[in-house]
Amino acid sequence: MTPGTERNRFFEDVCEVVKLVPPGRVTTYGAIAHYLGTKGSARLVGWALNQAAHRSDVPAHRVVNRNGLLTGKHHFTGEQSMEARLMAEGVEIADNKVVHFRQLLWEPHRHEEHLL
DNA sequence: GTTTTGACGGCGG
DNA sequence: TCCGCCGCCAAAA
Repeated sequence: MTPGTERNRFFEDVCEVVKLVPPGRVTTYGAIAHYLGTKGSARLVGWALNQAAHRSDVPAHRVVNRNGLLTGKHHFTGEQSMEARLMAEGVEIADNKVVHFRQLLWEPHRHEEHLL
């Protein structure tokens, strides 16, 4: 049993939040960081996702940056690119960014009351 | 042990 | 609106 190190906790928390993102919607690194209470550490979310890159149960392709850009697409080495995965869910992609990003954005903190 | 890098974001100019 | 700097924290060099 791995010791309950906080970094591991953070890693797991990020995975859990990403799992909550509905298909066809996207969220951002910053939104996740904010939801976890580590507001200024959006980079750590990227770090955690990188660790989870090979976990099929974590839809990491639904996480984009604050501009809706697919900044992490280079890390999806699988057969299906990040772009393809999003398009398969009905998310429109143009010029490496999510079309109608503002509409498709799903923010954890905005749904926490709904979840609770 | 120190320095650089990175799937980011906010703020100032 | 576009550009650059700074802060954030962990991992890799």
